[in-house]
Amino acid sequence: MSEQNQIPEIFLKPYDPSEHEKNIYKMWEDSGYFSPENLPGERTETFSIVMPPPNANASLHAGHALFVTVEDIMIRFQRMKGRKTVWFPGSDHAGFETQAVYEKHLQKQKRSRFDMTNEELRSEIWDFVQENKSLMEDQVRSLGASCDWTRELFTLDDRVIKIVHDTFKQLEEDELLYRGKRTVNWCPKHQTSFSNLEIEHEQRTSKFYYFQYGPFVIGTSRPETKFGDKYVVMHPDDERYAEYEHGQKIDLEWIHGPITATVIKDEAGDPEMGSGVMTITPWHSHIDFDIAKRHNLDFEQIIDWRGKLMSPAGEFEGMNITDAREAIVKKLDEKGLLVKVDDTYEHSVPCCYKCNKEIEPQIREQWFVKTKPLAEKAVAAVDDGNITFVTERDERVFRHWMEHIEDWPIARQIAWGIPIPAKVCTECGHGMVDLDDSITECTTCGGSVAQDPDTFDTWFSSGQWPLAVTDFPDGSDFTEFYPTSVMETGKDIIFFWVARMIMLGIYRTGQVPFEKVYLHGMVRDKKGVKMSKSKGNVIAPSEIQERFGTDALRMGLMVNNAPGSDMNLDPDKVNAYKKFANKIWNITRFVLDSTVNHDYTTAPEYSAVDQVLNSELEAVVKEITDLMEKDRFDLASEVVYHFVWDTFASKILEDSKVYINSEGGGTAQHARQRLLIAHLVTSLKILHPFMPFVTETIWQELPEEMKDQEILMVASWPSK
RNA sequence: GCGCGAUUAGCUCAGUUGGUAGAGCAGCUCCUUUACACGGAGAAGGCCGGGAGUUCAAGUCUCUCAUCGCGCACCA
Repeated sequence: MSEQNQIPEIFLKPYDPSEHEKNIYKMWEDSGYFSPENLPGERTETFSIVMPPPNANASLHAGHALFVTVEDIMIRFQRMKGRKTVWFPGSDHAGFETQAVYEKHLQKQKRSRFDMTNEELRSEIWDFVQENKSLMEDQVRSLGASCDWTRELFTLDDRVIKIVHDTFKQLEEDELLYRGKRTVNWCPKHQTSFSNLEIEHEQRTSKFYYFQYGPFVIGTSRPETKFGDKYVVMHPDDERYAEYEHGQKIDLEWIHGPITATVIKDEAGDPEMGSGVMTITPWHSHIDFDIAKRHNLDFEQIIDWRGKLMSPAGEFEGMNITDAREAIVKKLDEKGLLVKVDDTYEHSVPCCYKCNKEIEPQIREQWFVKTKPLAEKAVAAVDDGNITFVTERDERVFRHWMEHIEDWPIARQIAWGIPIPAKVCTECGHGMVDLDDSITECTTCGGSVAQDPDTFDTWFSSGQWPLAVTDFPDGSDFTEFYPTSVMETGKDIIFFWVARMIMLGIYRTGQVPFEKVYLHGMVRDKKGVKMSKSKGNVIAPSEIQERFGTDALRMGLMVNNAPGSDMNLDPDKVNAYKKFANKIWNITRFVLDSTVNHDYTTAPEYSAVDQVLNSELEAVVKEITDLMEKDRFDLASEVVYHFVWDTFASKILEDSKVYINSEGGGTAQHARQRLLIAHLVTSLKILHPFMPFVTETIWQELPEEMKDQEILMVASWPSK
């Protein structure tokens, strides 16, 4: 036996992922095949995915590992199928998220962002993000992502800002943008407003107070807002209060002495609730705001932006909300106005999703996007089949939200984001979009103007991400790859991101941004508990990769993980696929060992048994291909696993030993060798999207005669 | 309040159009036979949450009840 006919030495010891993964990735990246223009062969049909850009502020978590796995499987499959594939990577400045992370850093240094100018803060965060960005990119690489790094984009790159600014301007021209004094969800800690999506509702039991308010008894859970309450509201049909007229003035004794209250009859008053009578605080309540608008009532701010009581509170001015509450109740009690206290009142309280502190509704002049016209077109796109959802459930969820959508406040009072290109009149408050910094006086009143200090909601710019990465409107990628093929992301951001991309994509281009939506579920720990730092059950992908290898992690995340359903990441399961990687390794060793002298030039003469095995192989390939086409990677990966282990290794390989070991060779042995080679090559190919590293490592060691391409990543998907 | 999902082996979960119940882990009995002990052979384990219905046939479809979970909205 000559030297070059022996099997490669690396197969003499078990597969060690850490020895090969980095080199293999480098080979792929150096090959240029991540870029569509470099792919071998004639490719006409395109397949493109826009990567959900990971936050550039932290390490990857298990959710990232899942999306990289799913998208990489899609891309590798389509690449092998002969499509012109491109996967656009990116990184996200993640506005408020990143700023919140950075504020914690500042806190540790006993500093505060409120002592800094926006420019200083922005510059520090920029440096912080640049560091973490490359860390994040390396982790994406380590997961095997075959994305095109030459096309990488950061969400604060000029190209993105240009598109976002143009959209902003166009919305103004189309009268889909307005600046209005409206109730916003204000976080007193973070000093910014949020959209409804960014707040959480927490169930709490608190005290519900009943106070004598002239002839009425009013109920409230928030006595501290009641100083300015001079309107008393009831349902027009409430018989108990039929004697009172709408607009009637009533003199009564209140917190700071006698006041005159006005009766308002409004259908928002719920006769079933409390006494059926309430007073309203239009500045600090969505509902009250609406009532006040309907009846043209006065607005008065009671609580300041920091959550402290203001001058209407009299002697309570400057107190924070919780302290003031008890004090006010005490005073009303002393005045004999406290009727009773119900301390079993259950209600949900809006909280900041980040700090969990209570959200204080405030009126603030803000930019809003009118979303209804945009939403209608988005729903129409789904109706027309221009966008399909992989699961029906997601489509229903999407439709439901779209049909109940509200206008979108797009300004945030934070530094880390794209500044809003607008001027605001210092006298009348009028806002004007100003892309080229040319407006010097108010277009309404002629007053002086100032730069709007706010930045865009991250999701406003993220919503235009597919446009940015494809370089809308004139880029060649836009022409070639827009609409992209699939949007794959977490189901938790279907409203935040997916819905906004659809709306804004259609708005700017007239076309949907992607044809299909695949939403994955959440990754939880092995017991099914949501991972969180405070619970200490976070599983870092990098740790799993080190222990079991990236391929094993990918399989562990993929097998039996149905689209859209949550999954539990169990290290034991991942370990099973580590063993599987080694199994393939040893299958290869056996096949190479059994075919060292194989004559590739002679056509095999297959026996009847061989032919059955070959057709079974074809059938499995077909089954897997069909599942892949239907995005059922969870099932496809399981089928591959069982085919390779239970059929190929346990049966075919074992049965082959008698042929392989027989003396003298002959046509039966030759045919059997060819059959093993075909099975090996096909197995590596159909496994490649799921386990790219081990399959490519093996591929690089195979004799040239077995391969149709030097690199497995661009080899052709098996077919008849 | 509106909507959605789950309930299958001891544990964590699959089961694509209805056609003899599957995986990983744990556990049991053998096997250190030259591809692999990161292995092999074999066995065990499930009235597929309860009830009703459609069907020749239901884990799979319909209804209902129970328990758990999630989303959205509202809350004086």
